[in-house]
Amino acid sequence: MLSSPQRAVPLATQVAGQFKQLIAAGDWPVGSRIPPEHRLTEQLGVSRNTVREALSALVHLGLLEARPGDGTYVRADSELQVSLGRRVAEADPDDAFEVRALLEHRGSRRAALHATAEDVAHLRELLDRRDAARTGDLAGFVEADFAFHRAVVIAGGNPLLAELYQHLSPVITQTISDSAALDHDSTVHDLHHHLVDAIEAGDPDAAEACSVALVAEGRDILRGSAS
Amino acid sequence: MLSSPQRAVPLATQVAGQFKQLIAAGDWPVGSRIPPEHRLTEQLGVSRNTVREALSALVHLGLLEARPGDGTYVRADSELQVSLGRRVAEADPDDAFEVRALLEHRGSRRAALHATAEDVAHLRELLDRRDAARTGDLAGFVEADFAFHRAVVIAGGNPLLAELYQHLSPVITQTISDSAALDHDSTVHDLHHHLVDAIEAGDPDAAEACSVALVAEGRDILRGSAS
DNA sequence: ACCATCCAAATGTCCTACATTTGGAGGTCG
DNA sequence: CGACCTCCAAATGTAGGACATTTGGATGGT
Repeated sequence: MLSSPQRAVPLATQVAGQFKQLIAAGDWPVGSRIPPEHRLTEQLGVSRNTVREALSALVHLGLLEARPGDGTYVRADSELQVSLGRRVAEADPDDAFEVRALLEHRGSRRAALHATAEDVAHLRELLDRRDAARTGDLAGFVEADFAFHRAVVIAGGNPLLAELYQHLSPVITQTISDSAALDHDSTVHDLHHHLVDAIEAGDPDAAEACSVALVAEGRDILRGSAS
Repeated sequence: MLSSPQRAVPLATQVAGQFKQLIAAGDWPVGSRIPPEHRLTEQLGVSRNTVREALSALVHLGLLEARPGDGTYVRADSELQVSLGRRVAEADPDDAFEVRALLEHRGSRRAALHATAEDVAHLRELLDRRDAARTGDLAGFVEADFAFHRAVVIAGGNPLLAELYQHLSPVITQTISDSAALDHDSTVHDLHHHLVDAIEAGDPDAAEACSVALVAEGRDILRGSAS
C-alpha cells in the first residue's frame, strides 16, 4: 500500500521507510533488481529527486547497490549486519574471534536449556548434512558447518544474541582464511555430535564445554599446525 | 588482477564519505550545526542535489538530523551505535541484558589479564568519582557508574568487545528503569572495590566473579526488590 | 517590557536537461 | 551457423533552477 504523506516527517524519509519494509518483508528479495527510479516515481506520486534520496539512503546503509546503466539491486536485508560487518572488518581478527566465540559458547549453553524436541531434530538434520558435505566441495562444507552452528545458537532462544552471532560469523570466516582442513579431524567430528547430545540431554555445562573445545580446536588449526 | 573495482564511485558517495570523516574526526562535533547546504555546495563545487543526497544518507544513518527552517545538526558519531540501538530497542530487555552481562564478564576478566598500571590508576579515579556521586543526584551517579564499568571493559583491550558493550549499555539502562537504589547497597559498593583489586592483582577468575556477582545483584534489585 | 507581525534563512520538493555507463538487439563477417 | 562488432535504448549520475514550507529572530507597535 503506497500511501501519500500526511505527517511532518520528510517525504523522502517515508519513502525510504517503505523501501526498507519492502526489503524486510521479502517483497524485494536479496539479489533481485528493484523497479527503476522513473517507475517508482510514477507509482509513488513523488518526484525522482525524492525517490533518489530515499534510494541513496538505503545504498549508504548497504541495503542496496546501484549499478549505472543497469539498475538497483538488493544487497542485504539487515541494517545491523552491514554496520556490524563494517566494524568487524576494521577490528583485529583475534578480537572478533573472541566475541564470536563468547556468543557461541553462551548460545550452546542456552540451547541445552531451552531447545525443544523440534529444535533437536532440526539440529540432527543439519548435522547429517554437515557430515555428508565433508566429502564435497569446501564451500559447501563451510556453509553446512555454519548452518549447523547458527541453528544451535538460534535454538538458544535469545534472538539478539543469535543475530549478533549470525552477523559476526561470515565476516570472520571471510577474513580469516580458515575452512582449512577441519573436516578430516575426527575430534572435531565427534565434538559436533557430543554437542547435540548434550543439548538433547539438557546439560548446559557439557554443551558449553563442547563449544569451548570446538572453538579451541578451530583456533589451533588456524594458528600454525601446518603438518 | 581479477578484481577491477575501478567502477566509478558516485560523487554523492564520496561527499557522504567526507562528511562521515568530518563527524568521526570531531570537526563536526555531536550537537553542533553543520554549514547550510548552499555553503557546502559552493565549498565542494558540486550541485545541491549531490550535497542533499549525501546529507540525506547520513540522516537516514542516524548521524545527522535536519531541521527545516533551522539547519542540520550532528546527532551521533558512530554508525554502529545507531543500528545497534535500534535493534536492541526492539529486542526483549532480558535478552539484551544477558548479552550485555556476557560482554561485561569477559571484559572484566580480560581487564585482570591486560590492564596496565595506568589503567588501574584510572579505574581507581573513576571509582572515587562513583563513590562521591552516591550522595548526589541520580543521573550523575548513573553516569559515574557507567563510566567506571565502561573503563573496565575498555581496559580489557578488546576494542570490538568494548564498543559493543558501550553501545549496548545506554539503551538498556534507558529501557529498564533501573538506577533504582543500588547505591546504598553496601554489597554492591564492596564488589566494585573488589573488582578493581582483582584487576590490579591480575586475577581473572576473581574479576569475573565480581562482575558476575554485580550483574546478579543488579538483576535482583531490578526484579522485585521486595523479597 | 511585552507581544504580534514580518522577514530572511534553511530545508523540502519538484522540474528539466544532459552525461555516463550498461546490457542487449541487430547486423556483419568468418 | 556461430562468433564478433556496432549501435541504441535504458538506467543511473550530476547539474541547476524554481518554488513551497518551516523556523527563529528582527522589527515595530502597544
